[in-house]
Amino acid sequence: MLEPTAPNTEVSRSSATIIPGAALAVAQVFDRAGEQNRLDQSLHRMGAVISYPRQAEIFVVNDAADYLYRVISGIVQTYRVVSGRRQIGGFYVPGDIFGIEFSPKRTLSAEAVTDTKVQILKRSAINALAGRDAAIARELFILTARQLWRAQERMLLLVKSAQERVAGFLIEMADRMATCDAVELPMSRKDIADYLGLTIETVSRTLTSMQSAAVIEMPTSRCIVLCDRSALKRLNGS
Amino acid sequence: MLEPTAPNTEVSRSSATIIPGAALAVAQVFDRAGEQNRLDQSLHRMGAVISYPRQAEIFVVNDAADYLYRVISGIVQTYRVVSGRRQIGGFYVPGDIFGIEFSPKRTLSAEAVTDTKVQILKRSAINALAGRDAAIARELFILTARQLWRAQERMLLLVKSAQERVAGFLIEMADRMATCDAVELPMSRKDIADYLGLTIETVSRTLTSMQSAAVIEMPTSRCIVLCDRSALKRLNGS
DNA sequence: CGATGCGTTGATAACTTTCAAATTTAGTGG
DNA sequence: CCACTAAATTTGAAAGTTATCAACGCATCG
Repeated sequence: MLEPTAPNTEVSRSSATIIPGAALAVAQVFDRAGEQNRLDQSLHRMGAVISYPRQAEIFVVNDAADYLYRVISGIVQTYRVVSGRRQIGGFYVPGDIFGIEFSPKRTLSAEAVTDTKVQILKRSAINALAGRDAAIARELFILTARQLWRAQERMLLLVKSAQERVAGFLIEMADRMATCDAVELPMSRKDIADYLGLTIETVSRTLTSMQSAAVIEMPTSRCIVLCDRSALKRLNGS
Repeated sequence: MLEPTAPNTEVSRSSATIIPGAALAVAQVFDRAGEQNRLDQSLHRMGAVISYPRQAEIFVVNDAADYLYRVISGIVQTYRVVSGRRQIGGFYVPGDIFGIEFSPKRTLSAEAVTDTKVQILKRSAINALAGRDAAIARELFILTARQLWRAQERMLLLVKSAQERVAGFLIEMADRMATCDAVELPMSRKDIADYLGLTIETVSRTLTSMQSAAVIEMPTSRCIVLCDRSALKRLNGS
């Protein structure tokens, strides 16, 4: 696994390139709206930035969970392989923080889906910071609560039919990454299938049938246009 | 929905009956082991205790999420109904805390599976406490991280076969509630099915076939004896 | 004793996976 | 830039798994 002292490390001073999406989203829904985000402020000046090429391993199961990571650019996925099957823990887009663990060791692996830059944040430093500053500790809690909420949403997704899962996936991705109605999927069909607990064939067939039903269009296999969001939400079953 | 001022409310002074299972478990795996749990200490003197009869509603979706709850006795489940299907968010046993939300409104409902006593904890009070005391805020974070971890484990469960899910469920319940190898299930087949994203028939058939394979025994439908844990773990696929 | 709720069992239908092959896309070296 | 090769995606047919519909057994409770 790459260490923070790897040659491609560079100290983060150019905070202009850091997209504070996650923190902003939290601020939107939580308690005091005007309150600026102390955690986010602190993180900006905290960690080094590491670049990973496509498919590079960021950490693997059982590594020491000594760092949090914040995505600066690119896409990261966490995953776990159990008895041959790979389950994706989640996808992380710029602004998202990943690597939060309950235990001192990694329970998931993480890899770069595309070329990616991440900022690394020493867990001990964050803990120390949180110990001194209650506001930061509280924000750390909110951040985790948000990921918990997302995990719960996904549990609901995983018990549905293939069509509902794919529809839900497209809606989620559109919400998180889309500029308009077109979603540029950075991940392969295999990644999607593993995320949804389906096979690549089922994902492919479902997308094809949605295209036939004029709910989506696929100019290329990685680009999906959401023609009829209300139909998608109906398919999603909520 | 029942309010904390309901007639069956009683102030919690008899802290001897409160089982700090969740907090202890956290302490076991987290950083400094000797450190006593400030959150837990504070909670003991914080909230009133409410009793709910079997199947009573504790809160429902869209209620204001103004309280955290700590189970004192009995079993609670959170759930959500979406397009006819009910998905169980989780089961909570004595010592567990539930009702953590990212948003100010409930995204899940909660009901008592058995006759239950819960301690209620005002969210604003906890927030205030966390704002003053970084140690408490940090423990709140750890608590949430733990639930996140559990949610992730369950996502892995939900993509498996029926047999693997049921095996995983039995192992989880045995770990959380069993005195020895016998698990007294407090919930119905329907609850189990909704938790695992299966039907009651599939759950029933799977349990029957496990009994035929001498992996478990069922003296009654609610009591399950784990005869062969290693076989269960094999069926669980990990 | 009959009603009711819960759990089990059986038969069939629907859905998803698996295996196989065709087709498209992307990557590489000339 | 093109051609070639490898990888990714789509499509088809058959097999396997789970859901659905229906009936039955069993215990509890008035």
